[in-house]
Amino acid sequence: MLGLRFIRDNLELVNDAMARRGFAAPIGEIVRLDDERRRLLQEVESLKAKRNEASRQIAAMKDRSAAEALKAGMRRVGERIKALDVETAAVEEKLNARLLEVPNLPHASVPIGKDERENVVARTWGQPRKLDFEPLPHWEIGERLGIIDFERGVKMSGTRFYLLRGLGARLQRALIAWMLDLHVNEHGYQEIYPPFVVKEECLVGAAQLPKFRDNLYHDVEDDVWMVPTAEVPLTNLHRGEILDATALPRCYVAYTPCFRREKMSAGRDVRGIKRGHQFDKVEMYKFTRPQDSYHELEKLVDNAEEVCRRLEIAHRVVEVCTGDLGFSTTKTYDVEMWAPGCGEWLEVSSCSNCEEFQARRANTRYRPTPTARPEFVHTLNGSGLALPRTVIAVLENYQQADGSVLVPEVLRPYMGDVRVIR
RNA sequence: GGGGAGAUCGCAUAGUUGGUCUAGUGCGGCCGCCUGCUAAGCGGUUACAGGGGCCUUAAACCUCUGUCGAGGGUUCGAAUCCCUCUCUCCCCGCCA
Repeated sequence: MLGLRFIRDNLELVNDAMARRGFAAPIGEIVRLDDERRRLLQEVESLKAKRNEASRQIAAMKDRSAAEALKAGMRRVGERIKALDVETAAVEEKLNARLLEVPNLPHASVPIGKDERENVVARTWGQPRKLDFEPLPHWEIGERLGIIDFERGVKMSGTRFYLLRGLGARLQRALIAWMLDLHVNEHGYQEIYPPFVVKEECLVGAAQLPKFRDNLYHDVEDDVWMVPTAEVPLTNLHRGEILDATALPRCYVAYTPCFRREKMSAGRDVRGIKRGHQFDKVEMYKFTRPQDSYHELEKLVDNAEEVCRRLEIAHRVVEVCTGDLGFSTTKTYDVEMWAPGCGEWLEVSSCSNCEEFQARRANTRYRPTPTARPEFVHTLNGSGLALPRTVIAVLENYQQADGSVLVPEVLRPYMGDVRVIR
């Protein structure tokens, strides 16, 4: 969420930013509602000051009849105040609803473009693997090896569900444990095991609500929501807190399953495990001082790339253009691994700076100096990495002519030294 | 699920016959003084948000309003009285 005063004072800049996103934000309505709100506040607050003064006088009065007269007058003032309070609340509610619909401002360095076709490749690591046989897509590898079972997943849970079996399940678990260890031991993150179910205010804090309601699983009985990403609980880890500046940046990493009920278009990513209603992810998250956030973003991307490098899988980093930028983010890098079987670059991580957009919603601040007023922190998030797609990349890059799959070196200690899945 | 207790300015607490509570005190924090250094001591200060004023802007400053878990009610006036909700703790039940 953008600050109301910021919008008021930087109208042109905000309108320009929305244009770069190609987003029709209700800025005009926000300004109009804010004018209305301030007009009401001025009136009601001066009436309240008057009432408080009168109450002080009544308390001090000896003359009862004069007091009664004053009270009678204040009764009318009280009614007017009540009416204005109701009106103000209605305007503020509307204003707040509009504010929640406004996306973040793209950073000046973000390439301008309409959609993902105009994203810019920043760098590529490694050569896309050339196999001396016809590479299979992972769904064929998985089914032949009996490690991915689509049919039974659908039987139990419906379309877009699958199950992993044997060394397939083990491979995913190994990746999770290895990635967590890497980020904790070498990149300075603290591991968090968060709840997988959260209250509505957490979704609002992470800016999943109100905009992405349709994509979320919601339990109506208890009015709780299943997390679509660990970013949600992590954003709310310090909800309402004022952090100590010396403790920043705070870097967290969490493994969670992710639940998304998006109605997926038929024919798009329907094959394999690339896109499902449930998937696992290791997520990195940072709370930083404003002046550090862009530097921390670069480190975040590098941490994600390090996973790819150690798996020795070719990948590239893409700068997401203004038109493709996520709702909450000012700047995003996607990390994509090459998957020779399906012949595409797979998005395995998306690393973003949200600046104070989420911090404002979740009310997470820090004190720059011991005496300074609290300011919003900047928050960043990045996958480190998304599991099913990393599994895809491993299966397709490490497949062999005989249909077996080599286990990447770094994962073997996590796989009981199994070298080959066959 | 049943029963009981509680929620106050970073922490700990005072405040419940409604009116100098513009919420007191202690600890902690900050500023200053003192002192070879440190500690102690002394004095001051110390919540958050919003509106208005001042100003080229911001900070600072002045002023007003709101916030004593949340929402609502009674009243000229609510931390204080009434209702609803949330959360925490304890006991019982159930449970991996």
